[in-house]
Amino acid sequence: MRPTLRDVARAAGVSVSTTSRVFREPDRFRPATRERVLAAAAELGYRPNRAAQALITGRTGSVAVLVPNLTNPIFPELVRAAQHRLHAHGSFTLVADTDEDPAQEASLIAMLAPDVDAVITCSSLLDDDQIPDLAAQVRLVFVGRDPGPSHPSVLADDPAGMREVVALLTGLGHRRITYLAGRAASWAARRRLQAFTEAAAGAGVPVDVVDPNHPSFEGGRAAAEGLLRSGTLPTAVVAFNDLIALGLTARLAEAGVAVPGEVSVVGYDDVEFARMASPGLTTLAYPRTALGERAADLVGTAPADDPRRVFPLTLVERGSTGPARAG
Amino acid sequence: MRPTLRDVARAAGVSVSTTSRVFREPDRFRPATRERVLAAAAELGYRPNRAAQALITGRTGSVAVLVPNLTNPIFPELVRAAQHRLHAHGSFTLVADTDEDPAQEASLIAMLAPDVDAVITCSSLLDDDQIPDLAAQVRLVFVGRDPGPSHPSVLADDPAGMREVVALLTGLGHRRITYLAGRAASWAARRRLQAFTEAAAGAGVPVDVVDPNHPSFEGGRAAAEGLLRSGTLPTAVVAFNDLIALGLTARLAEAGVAVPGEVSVVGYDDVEFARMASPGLTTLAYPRTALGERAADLVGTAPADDPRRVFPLTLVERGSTGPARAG
DNA sequence: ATGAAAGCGCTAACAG
DNA sequence: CTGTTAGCGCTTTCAT
Repeated sequence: MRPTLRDVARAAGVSVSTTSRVFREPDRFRPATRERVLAAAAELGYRPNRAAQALITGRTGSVAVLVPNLTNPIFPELVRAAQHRLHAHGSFTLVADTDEDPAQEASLIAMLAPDVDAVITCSSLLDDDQIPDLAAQVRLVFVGRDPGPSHPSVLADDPAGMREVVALLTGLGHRRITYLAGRAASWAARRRLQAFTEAAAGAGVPVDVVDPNHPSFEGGRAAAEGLLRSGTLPTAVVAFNDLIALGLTARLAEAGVAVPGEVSVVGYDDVEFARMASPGLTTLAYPRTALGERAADLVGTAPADDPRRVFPLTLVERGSTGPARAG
Repeated sequence: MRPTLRDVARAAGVSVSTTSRVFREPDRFRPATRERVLAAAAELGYRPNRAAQALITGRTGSVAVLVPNLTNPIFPELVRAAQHRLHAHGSFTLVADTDEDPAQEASLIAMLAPDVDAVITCSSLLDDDQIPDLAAQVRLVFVGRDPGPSHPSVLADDPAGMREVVALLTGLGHRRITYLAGRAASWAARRRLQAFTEAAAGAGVPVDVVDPNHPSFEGGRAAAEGLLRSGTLPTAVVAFNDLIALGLTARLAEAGVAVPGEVSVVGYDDVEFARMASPGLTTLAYPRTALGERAADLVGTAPADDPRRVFPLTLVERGSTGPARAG
């Protein structure tokens, strides 16, 4: 039988309440008592029963992390970082996949609310107006979305990152850029598009926005298909994410279009594959580790301090970008 | 305030115990009572308090899934499948990463044991002799490892899969095959190697085993490097996993060695990248969904029935395999 | 500085 | 079929 607080108390010759408090406020006790209790606990291999603690304190010691799609290689890494940090804070991590469905996201949050201390939701697809209701049920921390100053959130610095991308491309002589967007329903995709558009406008570079049906490798291939068929190949393409960029590159290669010779390609995320592909993909590295860790830290934070943080993206230059071909 | 069983009981005009039992053994009640209770619960939006349930029943309604490395694309998919199934069974899923460290795996299991109903451990690196002790603390389900008939486990059918690979290759005229192994410390890697060796022996094909330092893209590159330097390029290579195979192919391509023209390459897993690479990688698709789901099912199963299951691998033929070059 | 006692929300004998 | 009662292991007033 697993030892309980009572067993420890008995072994240490003190009451249960003393034993309980020794763990919570050790300084309040005379060293002799404290040592005796701690020794007894160690001796017996005592571990508090979380269910009993949760029942009385209302805190469960678990935090849920919601991702739209665990299969997107960015998220496992983010989850991993959050989890390490949460573990350091003494919390367990529940991971759940929302299947990129706002309804499922909302219902998961509502369902988990009573049983977790907080929910970290990544690239949330929630409608703005569902947020207050859900946030009332459980502490919500947003990753990759800014739902306003009253909710804790961590973001990547898309505006700065996109300015770097545009600067790189204009420096290489590109005078017009095609942007392959993500889904319009996604806050993150809209933000990224806007950041890019503004950066380009700031540099005086005209932009063509193309909508791949799906932000995936296949979507990128399809987009390449469209570009190829249109007859007028851009000299530079910036994609919403690496998967799209990689799909585009693959299809271009099949069609005999040289990258970066004829078309330069830039991605976003820096997934492992971006390094492995040839040519390597130039991309904005998404600070997943920092975001995951910081999100975990925000869980325990007082809502008072400004709960929003922005992390820089890192431009990683590889072989997929080069001088613009003669127009 | 969240409604409790008492609130529901009061609203329905029955006792708490009746209320509690209506949820557990509905048939035992006269329809009138049952309906009244259920209606009251629905009306109030009652949800049982898991901590209280856990405190008394000893069952927490959570299951942990341990993976050696969430970053390996096979595992998120497996976790996802397990999680869906677990959710259908009414359980929450805790995911943890062992960092491919047996010590961490063991300590995680011990740490989680009191707070979960079961631990599903994938590609376990545990020593055989640590298993009994841990299995005594919590129900353990193994994925990708067979720790003997007394523990529930799910496996892929490596022997059959490897026979298919060998048959494909010999059919293409290959008369000698190089195998790039995984880590010797891993049960899964040893099993896969043995399955391959036996399949080759069965076909009368000699095998050269090469040990990449790491079962990764880089490891595959390094292996290619070695092969290149040795001066005698094999006509066919089978790798422990897709990442190795892809790294090998990439390095070979850089060196101007045609795949499959000069060397045929076969992987294992069928990660998304295997499809995206060019040429596409011929590989054995790992039945992650089936394994994840079945592992989840095994959690609630009586230990009596034979608790081991084997699932077929599917040979996916893509562009990386072709006729052997003239010897 | 320490102990006694109440009770968190629920389940499970035990009665009836 | 349904109600009464006694806790599960822990934290937290309230005393002392």
